[in-house]
Amino acid sequence: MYVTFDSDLLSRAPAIPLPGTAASGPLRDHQVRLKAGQFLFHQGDEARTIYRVSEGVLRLSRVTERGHEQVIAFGYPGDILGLPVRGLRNTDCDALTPAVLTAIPAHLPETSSGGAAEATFLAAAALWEIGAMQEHLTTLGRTSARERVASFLVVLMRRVGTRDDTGLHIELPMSRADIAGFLGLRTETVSRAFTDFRQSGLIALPSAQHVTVLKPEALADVAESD
Amino acid sequence: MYVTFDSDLLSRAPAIPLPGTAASGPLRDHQVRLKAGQFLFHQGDEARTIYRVSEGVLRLSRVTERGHEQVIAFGYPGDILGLPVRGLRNTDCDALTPAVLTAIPAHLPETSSGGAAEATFLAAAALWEIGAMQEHLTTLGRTSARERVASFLVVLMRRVGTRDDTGLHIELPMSRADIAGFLGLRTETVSRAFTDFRQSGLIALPSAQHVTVLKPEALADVAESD
DNA sequence: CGCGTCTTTGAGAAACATCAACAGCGGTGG
DNA sequence: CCACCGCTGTTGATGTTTCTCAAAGACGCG
Repeated sequence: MYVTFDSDLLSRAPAIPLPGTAASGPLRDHQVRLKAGQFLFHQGDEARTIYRVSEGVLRLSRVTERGHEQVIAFGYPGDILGLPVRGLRNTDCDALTPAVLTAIPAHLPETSSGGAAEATFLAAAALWEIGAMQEHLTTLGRTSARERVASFLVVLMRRVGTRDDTGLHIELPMSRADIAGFLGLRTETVSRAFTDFRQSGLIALPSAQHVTVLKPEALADVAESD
Repeated sequence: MYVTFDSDLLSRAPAIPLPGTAASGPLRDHQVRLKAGQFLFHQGDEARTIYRVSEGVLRLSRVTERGHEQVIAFGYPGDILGLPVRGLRNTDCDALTPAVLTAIPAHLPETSSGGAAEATFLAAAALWEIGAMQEHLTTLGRTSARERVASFLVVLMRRVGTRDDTGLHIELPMSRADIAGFLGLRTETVSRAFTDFRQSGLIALPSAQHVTVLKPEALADVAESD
């Protein structure tokens, strides 16, 4: 008796409890505030803490030798960011909107002693991240641009979509170039996919950063079609 | 000692020590042997242990609704397989060659108490895996088929390539379809990339499963060109 | 040796990238 | 408050790449 992964992985916000210091007082002291465009860390920085997003949206990216930017992930509230690989940040991270984050100590103890709660938390967060990345890999494995864009929208719709009397809304704080970099496409192709969905009646685009999903099921069909 | 690792991620075999039960006796009891084609686990299985590959090559894959197979990773000796997501296997895993694996207990304790060594090990393995997956994401973000195939060959070359007096050899126990599924391409496209490299003098193909790298630097250049 | 499977090759169609120009929007300064 | 300017996003036309469909060759296995 288990649920299909797709659905569960998409709503991961409150899944991982913070390390067992719940009684140690408010975490205000460890909060970080970022303005849009500010960097939280850079690739190669030494990593002693990780972050949980409280508010805002962040972008994790890597830059190849020739300057091509690959977007690894977007960080939404509830997400854990900055998991260290060999003790170092593995990506750049900057804020797409004003953001508030909670810093969590997360250095792996050299000895196996001590920090059991931390290690457990780290492991849980990392395993969660792996699941999300595998989902993303599956998305990138799909060859069609429309499928990738539709999949992207469906994920956002389920995670951060808001429904009111006018429809199901998604805000897109990232640029088309960011979306393209995330999906392995070009900005023009992403734009054309949006236009295609709009002309097909699947979505409306009140503005470039605001998507109204008119036919969620149809959009999901596009995303999951072979 | 010939290899120069661009990234430490490529030589991850001996990086993560087993949990702190080194004195608890030989691990023979926990070894698993698989024949080629046998499954180690399936997506959705409950996961109480993880595995470290001792010998052989395994394939981790997921199957979409419509039967399209996405290969998530290949498991080579030293790799950790089967990290649980929400306590369940997130992929299928089957052996491409006869394989020997060591089972490692790795259930995250519900309470934060106990299993500090296990949690630390799990966290280290998971973080390592994240780094590897981010590398792969960067590869998939590249648009060109030849770049992806070249990148794939370079990674294998550095991890499992063997040099003798006749050249630098790579065995490919996986099919072209597996490689295609891993890189988000079609088998024909993968085959054409191999042919292209062969005609360009970068590699030789004594058989479909045996690659001899003639110009490693040139191949790496193809892999990392924008 | 025959057979099925995997790989390679070919020709054609479709998709995406590229190059280029325009529109829309927000911000700035007059 | 409005005009201007720059940036992002959109649209169009063209070229390249890859996918698709098809068939022949190579290889391993019984």
